[in-house]
Amino acid sequence: MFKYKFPRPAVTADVVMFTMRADDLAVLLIRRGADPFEGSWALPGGFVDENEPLERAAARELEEETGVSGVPMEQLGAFGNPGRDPRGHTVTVAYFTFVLAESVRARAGDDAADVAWHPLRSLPLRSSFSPRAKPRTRSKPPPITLAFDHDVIIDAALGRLRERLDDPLRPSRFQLVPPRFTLAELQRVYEVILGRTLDKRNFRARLLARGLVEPAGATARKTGRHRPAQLYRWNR
Amino acid sequence: MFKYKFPRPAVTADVVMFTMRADDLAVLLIRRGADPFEGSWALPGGFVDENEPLERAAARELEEETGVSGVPMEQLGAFGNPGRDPRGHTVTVAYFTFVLAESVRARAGDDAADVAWHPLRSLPLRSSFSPRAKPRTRSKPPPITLAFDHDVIIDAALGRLRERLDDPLRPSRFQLVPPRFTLAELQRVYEVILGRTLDKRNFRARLLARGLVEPAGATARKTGRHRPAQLYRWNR
DNA sequence: TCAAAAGTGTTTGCTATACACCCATGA
DNA sequence: TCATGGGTGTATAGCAAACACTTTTGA
Repeated sequence: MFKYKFPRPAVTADVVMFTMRADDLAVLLIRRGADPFEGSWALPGGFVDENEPLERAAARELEEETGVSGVPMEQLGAFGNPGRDPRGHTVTVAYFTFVLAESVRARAGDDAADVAWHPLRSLPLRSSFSPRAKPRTRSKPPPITLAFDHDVIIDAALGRLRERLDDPLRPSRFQLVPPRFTLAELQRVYEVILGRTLDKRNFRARLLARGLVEPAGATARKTGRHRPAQLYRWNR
Repeated sequence: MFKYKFPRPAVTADVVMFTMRADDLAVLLIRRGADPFEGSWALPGGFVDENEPLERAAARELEEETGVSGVPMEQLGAFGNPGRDPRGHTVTVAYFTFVLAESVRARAGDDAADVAWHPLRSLPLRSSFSPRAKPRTRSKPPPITLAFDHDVIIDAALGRLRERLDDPLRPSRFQLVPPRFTLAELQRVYEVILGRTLDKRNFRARLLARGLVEPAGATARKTGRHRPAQLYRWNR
């Protein structure tokens, strides 16, 4: 038991981890196996330990629940509306990141009954998220319910992620693509995140004119019955 | 006494309130009259009450210590490094705002032994803050000490404030100038915050071309032995 | 008449955008 | 040979930046 003179809100850290999956922007959620919102999907996260830096708490919870570590995170902000946690006043500090889906070894554990990527289009969010001008017809997944105010947090994280990519002036801190990538791959990531199509020639011209990317050797990849694409890497 | 199964960090809310004062960017600080950092200067702020929304806590503390209320605030983020408060692990959620100095009726009270505006150039900050290309020669105030990690928070707030004004595309949420203002006044505010000079003709042309401001009647003000300036108001 | 700040246009270069066809490859 | 995605250049418009002199007023 820990005693204090004044009541204290609990403090948690949550992580919104985005990835690109099957041409959709997806976020990693865990299905809650415990008391509040049992059965609902929630962001990975949990209580901040005593004398634990906030970002470390977020990274720890992320690692415990998803196996992901070492990814750069950005703080999104604090969310502390009373009522967001039925157990009592809880302030959460949210972080967000973008990772390659392959780098995640999701594993259920602790309070998590299940871990899975969820396309944003399948989530009940306020933001009208329409990832492609030409959405590939696909059977829509059934709507799911999100725990706490995690819908609001995911919405805010999406907004910030878009801000970060709004000008492709400099490379993102996040790993949007593997170390070697085709420009078409990179463009697809931008398009899905920003929710609009980009002009292929303008996109390539900008990246090359500013020297952001450089051809990665004479290497090319063969992926279908069409011309193989040049591979690029980030410049410095 | 309040008891919890697990230790909890304390949660506070702090406010970085900027203003324009004597052609300098200034921030409002209170001199601490109580235990940790007694005698040092600190941001107005304090503990978040149970079931109190974070922004309301920030507004309440601001009102209690400065008499300012009803100003729009923006959340800067959460700061929770262990060691930032010698009393124990404390997470603070920082907000920032910009107000007209006249609107503040500063009054010492509670834990505050004194309340005063401090020019940023007199504070020990990391950011090389040089508000004017032509700094008016002025006797430098003696250096002061800041409590907690408030130097870091003020630095971050300055960065965000600058981001908000970086493109004068739309009017700020904050009250940078009185309801009626001259374009020179407005330009001076931008210059001081951004820390660089702006071209008078370009500045005016942009504001007018986009219809952000409009002349406030035929009114003019006479302030010296020179031509009086046209007054403007924000458009909508 | 002078000091002080107000006010006013044009040019130039960059950046964003729009736009359509040929190329290389494997099936 | 054909379907598929890879790859390329140019023209235009809008915006940002640089730049200097005249006007109005009160002392």
